[in-house]
Amino acid sequence: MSTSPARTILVVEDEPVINQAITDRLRAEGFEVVQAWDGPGAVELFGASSPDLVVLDIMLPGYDGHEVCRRIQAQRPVPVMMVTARDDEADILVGLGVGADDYLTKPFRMRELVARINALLRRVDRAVELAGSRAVELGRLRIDAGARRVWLSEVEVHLTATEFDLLVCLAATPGQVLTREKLLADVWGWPGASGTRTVDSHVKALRSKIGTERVRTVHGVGYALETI
Amino acid sequence: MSTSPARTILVVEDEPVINQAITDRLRAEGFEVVQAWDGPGAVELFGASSPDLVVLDIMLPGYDGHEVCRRIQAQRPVPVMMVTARDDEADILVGLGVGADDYLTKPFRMRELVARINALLRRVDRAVELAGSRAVELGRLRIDAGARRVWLSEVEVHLTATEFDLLVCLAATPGQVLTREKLLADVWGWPGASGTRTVDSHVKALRSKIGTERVRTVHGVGYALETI
DNA sequence: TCAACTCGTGAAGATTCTGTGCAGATCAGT
DNA sequence: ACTGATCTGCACAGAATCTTCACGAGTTGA
Repeated sequence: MSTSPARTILVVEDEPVINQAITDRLRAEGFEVVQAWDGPGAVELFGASSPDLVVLDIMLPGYDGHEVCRRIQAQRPVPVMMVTARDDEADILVGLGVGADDYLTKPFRMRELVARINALLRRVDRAVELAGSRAVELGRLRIDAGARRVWLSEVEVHLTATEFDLLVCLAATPGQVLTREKLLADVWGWPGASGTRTVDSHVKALRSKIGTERVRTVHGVGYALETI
Repeated sequence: MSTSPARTILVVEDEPVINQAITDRLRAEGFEVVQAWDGPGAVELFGASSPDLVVLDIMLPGYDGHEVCRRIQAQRPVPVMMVTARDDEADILVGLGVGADDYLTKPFRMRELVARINALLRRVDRAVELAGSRAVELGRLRIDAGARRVWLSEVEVHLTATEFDLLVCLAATPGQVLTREKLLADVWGWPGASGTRTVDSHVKALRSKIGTERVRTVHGVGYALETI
């Protein structure tokens, strides 16, 4: 992220002091920032500047934030961070319905705004990445069955063939316990087999790669995948 | 994409609010959308409207999403985007399993749905292009299936007939792992063949021409083309 | 608490798989 | 038929992976 080109953020806020404060902080964080002070200006600037994210105040002259949100989302999907004067439930619900992805209630800390913006951008990055493949997500774990690849919090993890098959078998019913016999049948194709430590060994190997806590041992029964 | 005729999408979802929300958004994205609210209606509309893609909720009145999927796939192969209520359940099996489907877990972001739909359609486009005569780009690799020519970063690479067929077979599903058996069946037309090093030899030759790193070995499974 | 049972672990040997060089077979064009 | 290009698949080495075993740690139920 340090070497990638700067993200552009459109800040839409009619209050000059707040607008400038947000802008300054985001620039300090390394973002490109363009500013708009009303609805029509926001929609126009959105088309002109192609921002990666929009910070949008609900209360605006011209038409309100929801309308702006609708219009820019109609142009192109973009993550929107709504800013509301009070935590009015209705406003928030409408905003989320119109396509806002997150919202913040005034007064807010700049640090929180920055943190949420970064989180939102990360989320979208992952969504775009995900769109390219047929991956399944379970907590921080992402499994692409076709490519036989696995990621843990964005970092790819190398699994052997057996480890991968074992994971997929467990992931097919997250949280559900599978007996060793069931696993030996489904993963190894040894129906009726038992009395071997083979499953345990591979569970150990799998745990060492995706985190011990993600495979729960159910004493006397078997193993289950945790969605964390 | 701007000049091509609009793609038609069939949205199958019994919840009116969600159905309409998806429909509205997809129409805003420029798709033609037809709506169905239950299994029988979906199957009938599928035949009548010839959609390019189906968005399908698992939970449906009549018969469930899997059944609908089976019936429409029986009529004509079509990309299906499944929507599941929660990511537990054996529903994930469908996502992990073989089918040509992608899936999404509720609640989902409209943007993500749109991104994945576009990705699915691109995948299909690519397969069609590969079968036809237009050139496809995969990372720095450009493949013109009609002319049977390949370029790597603008420089043409000479491939033998077998190498080319092998590349096209791998390129039809970039990133996806294909077994040697599958390759022997599809490229060599020897269904059921195995126990030979023929595939390996041609992979070696292909690698020497397009770069070793572009063909990923999946130990114990097969090979996959990387899009780099 | 204690015995009985179950599970985790590390290591080692066995097994399987892949990369590679090479040679004979096959093919296409002359 | 000749020649050069291509294809096939074997043999081998090295790498990767799998399985099993022994034993200590952990868990359960009486």
